[in-house]
Amino acid sequence: MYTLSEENYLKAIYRLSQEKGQKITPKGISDVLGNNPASVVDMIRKLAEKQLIDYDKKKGVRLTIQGEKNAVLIVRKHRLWEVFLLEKLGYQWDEIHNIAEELEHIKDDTLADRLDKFLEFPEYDPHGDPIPKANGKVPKSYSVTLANLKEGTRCRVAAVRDTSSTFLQYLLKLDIGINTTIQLIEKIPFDSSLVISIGGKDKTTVSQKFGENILVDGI
Amino acid sequence: MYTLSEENYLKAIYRLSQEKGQKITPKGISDVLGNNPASVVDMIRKLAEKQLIDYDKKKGVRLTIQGEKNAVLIVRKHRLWEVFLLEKLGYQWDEIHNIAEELEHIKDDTLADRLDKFLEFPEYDPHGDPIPKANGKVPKSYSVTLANLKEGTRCRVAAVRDTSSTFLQYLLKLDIGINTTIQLIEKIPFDSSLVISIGGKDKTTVSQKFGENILVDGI
DNA sequence: TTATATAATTAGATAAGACTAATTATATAA
DNA sequence: TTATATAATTAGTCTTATCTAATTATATAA
Repeated sequence: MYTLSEENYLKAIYRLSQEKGQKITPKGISDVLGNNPASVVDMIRKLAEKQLIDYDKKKGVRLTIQGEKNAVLIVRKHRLWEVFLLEKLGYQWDEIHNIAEELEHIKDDTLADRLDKFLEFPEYDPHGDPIPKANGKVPKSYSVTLANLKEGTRCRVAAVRDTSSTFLQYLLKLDIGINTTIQLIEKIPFDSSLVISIGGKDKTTVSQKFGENILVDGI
Repeated sequence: MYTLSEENYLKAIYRLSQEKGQKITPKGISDVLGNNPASVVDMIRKLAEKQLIDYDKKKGVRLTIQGEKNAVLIVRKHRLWEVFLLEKLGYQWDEIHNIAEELEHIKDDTLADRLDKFLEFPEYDPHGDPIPKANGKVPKSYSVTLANLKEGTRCRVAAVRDTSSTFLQYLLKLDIGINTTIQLIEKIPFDSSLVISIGGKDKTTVSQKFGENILVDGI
C-alpha cells in the first residue's frame, strides 16, 4: 500500500508519460503538483527505491511495470468516481474533479471493479477521458484539439483537457458539453483566436488557449 | 477543515460520550484508538486549542458544540457509506466497516446530503446503528443486549455492537442478521453462556461476550 | 496512613513530507 | 567559448503525529 503522496506522484508521472516524447524531469513533476523541486527529488529517490519508477538523468523518470499498474488503477478509480458523482449524486460537471481527487485513494481490492459494474462499465468519464479497464487497457483517448482544426471544419466535442472548475463553468456558460457540435469558422492570425459556431448557433470568439483545451472528434 | 487524525479522535470521543455517565479520559481514548496515551494527551491539547473539546481533569474530555457537530457528521458519512457499499456495490456485511472508515473522511459540503438522498434516507446502517440526520438529530439507538434478557424472552436482532469482521463472519455462520428472531432459552450460571434458538431453529450456545454484542428489540 | 498500582504528563526521538537557501550541473545565448 | 539562466541536488529546518522512557499525580489496597 502506498501513501497519499506517493500515489499523487505516481499519477502525476503517469500523466506526464502520456505526453509522448517528453522527458519527465523533476521540474516537470513539480509544475504538475505545484510543489518544490527539492521535494520532488526526495520523492523520486523514494519511489525509485520502491521500484515504482526508474530515474536516469539522461532519460528522465520512467514508471516501472509496477508503477504504471498502480498509476493506472488510481486513474481508473478517479474516473469511475467522477461518473458516480455526476450520474448518481447529481453533481455538476465542474464539481466532481476535486472530490474524485480524494476518492481515488480509497483502498480496497474489489472497489474499482464493483463501482465499474454498478456504473455499467462506462468507457469515458464526464470530461471525456478514457476509463482504464480492469485489465489495464485504456480506451482510445482523443488528441486533436479545436485549435488544431482547419477553418471550416465541423467537429464533435469529445473531451476536455483542463478539468478546473473555472474552465468547466465557462463551458457551461457557452453551452458546450461532451457531444456538442462546433464549427471552426475562422482563425484570427493576430493572436490565433478562434471564431466558432456552437451547436449551429451564432458566432462566438474564443482564445487559442481555450481551443487547445477542447478535444474533438470528426463528425 | 480537520486532519484525518483529528477527525478520528473526534469520532472516538463521540463514541465514548455515548456511553452515558462515563468520564472520558486519555486512557479511555487511547484504548479506543489503540495508540499511546502520550499521543492522546498531545491531541487533547490540540483539539482543545481548536475549541473542539473541553478538557478538565475532574470532568474529563467533553465535546464542544462545534466538536460534536463535526463528530456527528463523520458518523453520518460513515454510516451512509456503509449502506452504499452494501446495497449498491454488493459488499458483505463484514467487509464494509473498514472501507467506510476511509470514505467518512471525504470532504465536501453537500456529499452527505446527496448520498443520503441517493440512498433514500436510510435510518439505520447495515449494523443497525442509527444514521444521524442532516439536522444532526440521531434516530433512536438500541441498548438492550441479548445478554440482558430474561430466560424465555423472544427478541428481534436490531443492531450489533462489534463491527469487526471476525464477529460479523461468525454471525453469518450462525445465520444471524438484522431482524433475525432469537429466543433466549437459558443462561448458564457458571460462565453466563447463553443457550439460544435462532429463527426458531435448534438450540445453540453462545458466550456472554457474544450476547453483549447483540442489541435487541422486543417483538 | 503508607505502599503500590494505574493514569497522566513531560521530554525527547523518529518518520514522512514538505519547505528554504545554497550549491552544483546543464543548457542556452552572446 | 564564456556568461547567464535554468534545472537538479544537497543540507538543513519545520510540522504533524506518532513513539518510548521518565516523571508526576491520583486512586486503591494493606
